[in-house]
Amino acid sequence: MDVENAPQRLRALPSWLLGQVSHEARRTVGEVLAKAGLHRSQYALLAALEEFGEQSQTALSERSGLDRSDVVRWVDDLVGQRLVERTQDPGDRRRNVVSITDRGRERLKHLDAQLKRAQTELLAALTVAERARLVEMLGRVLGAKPLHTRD
Amino acid sequence: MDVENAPQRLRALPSWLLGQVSHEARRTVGEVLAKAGLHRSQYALLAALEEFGEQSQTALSERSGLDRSDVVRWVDDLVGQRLVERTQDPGDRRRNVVSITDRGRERLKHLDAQLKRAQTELLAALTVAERARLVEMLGRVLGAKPLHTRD
DNA sequence: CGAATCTCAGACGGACTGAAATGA
DNA sequence: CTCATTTCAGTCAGTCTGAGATTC
Repeated sequence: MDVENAPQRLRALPSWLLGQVSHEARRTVGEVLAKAGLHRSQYALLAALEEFGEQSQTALSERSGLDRSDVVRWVDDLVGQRLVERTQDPGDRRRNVVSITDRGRERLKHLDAQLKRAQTELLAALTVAERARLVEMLGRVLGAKPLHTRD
Repeated sequence: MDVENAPQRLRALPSWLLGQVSHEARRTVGEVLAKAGLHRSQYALLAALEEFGEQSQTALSERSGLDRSDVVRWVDDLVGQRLVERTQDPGDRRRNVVSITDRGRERLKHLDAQLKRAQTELLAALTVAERARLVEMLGRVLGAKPLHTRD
C-alpha cells in the first residue's frame, strides 16, 4: 500500500503511523540481521548477554522480552553458531547458564555498526536533532505506562 | 517485559522503540475496537469506504493495506453486522461493489471518538505539541521511502 | 510436599500465496 | 486467448500455552 492512498483517518492516527513505520523498521532490521545469519530475537539475546553477563535462560527471557520457550530455540541456534555457550549451573542443576563467546562479541560489534546505518537510513527524512527527539519521546511514552505493563 | 530491564542497545535503538510503542498501540486500539465488535482491519475498511465511497474489493485492498484475500473475510463479517453492503457491479459482473451503510457510518463515528481517546491515553507522556510533532515526523518518514515501498 | 527451570509439542491469530472460478 | 476480480484453501513465521521432566 502507498501511504497517500490510505484514508485520512488512518494517516492522522498516531497508532497507525507507528504501526507503519514500525513495520518498515522491522523489515529493514530483519534484512540486516539475516545477512549475518541471525534473527532479531537473537540480536536481543546477544545484547542481553553482552551487557548483563552470563545468566539463566529465564533471566534472558526477561531481559530480551522473548518467551521462555523461544529462548530455548534461539539459543540452540546460537550455540550451533558458537556465538554463545550453554553450560549447566553447578550450584543449581535446574539452570542452564548461557554466556556469550568472543565470536559472539565480534558478531555483535559488527551488527551494531550495521544496525546503526540501517537506523539512519530508515529515518533519513529526519534531521539528527529530530531523530534524537523521536527516540526521547518514544522512550518517555514507554516509560510512563501506569496501566497495563505494570501489573 | 519491562523497559528498564532491556539492554541499553535496544533501548537506544529507534526501530526497537518503535516496535515496543507500536505493540502497545496495537493492543490498546485492538481492545477499543473489540468492544465494538470489530477488528482493526475492519476499521480500516470502514474508513476507506466512508472517505472514498463505494468501491470494488480490489480498490479496498489498496486503500486499506489489507491483502485481497483478507478483505473478503472481513467484508463477510461486516455484511453480517449490516455495516456494509456487497452488491454485484451491474456493469462488470466480476466485481463486487462494497458500500458503507448508515449503520456503518454511525459505528465509525462512534469509533472515531473512542480511538481519539485511546491515542491520547497512549501518548499521555507527551504534550499536545509533542504529539503533533510525532505525527508529523512519522508521516515524513513514511512519505520519503525511495527504496522499497516505491517499486 | 510446593516451587522453579528447562524443554517440547502444539495452538493461535495475522499476513501472505496459489490456483480455481467467473466474466470482461 | 489474455487479463482482472473474487474466493477459497493452505502455508508461513511469530508468539504464546500447557504439560512433562528435573531439581531445589
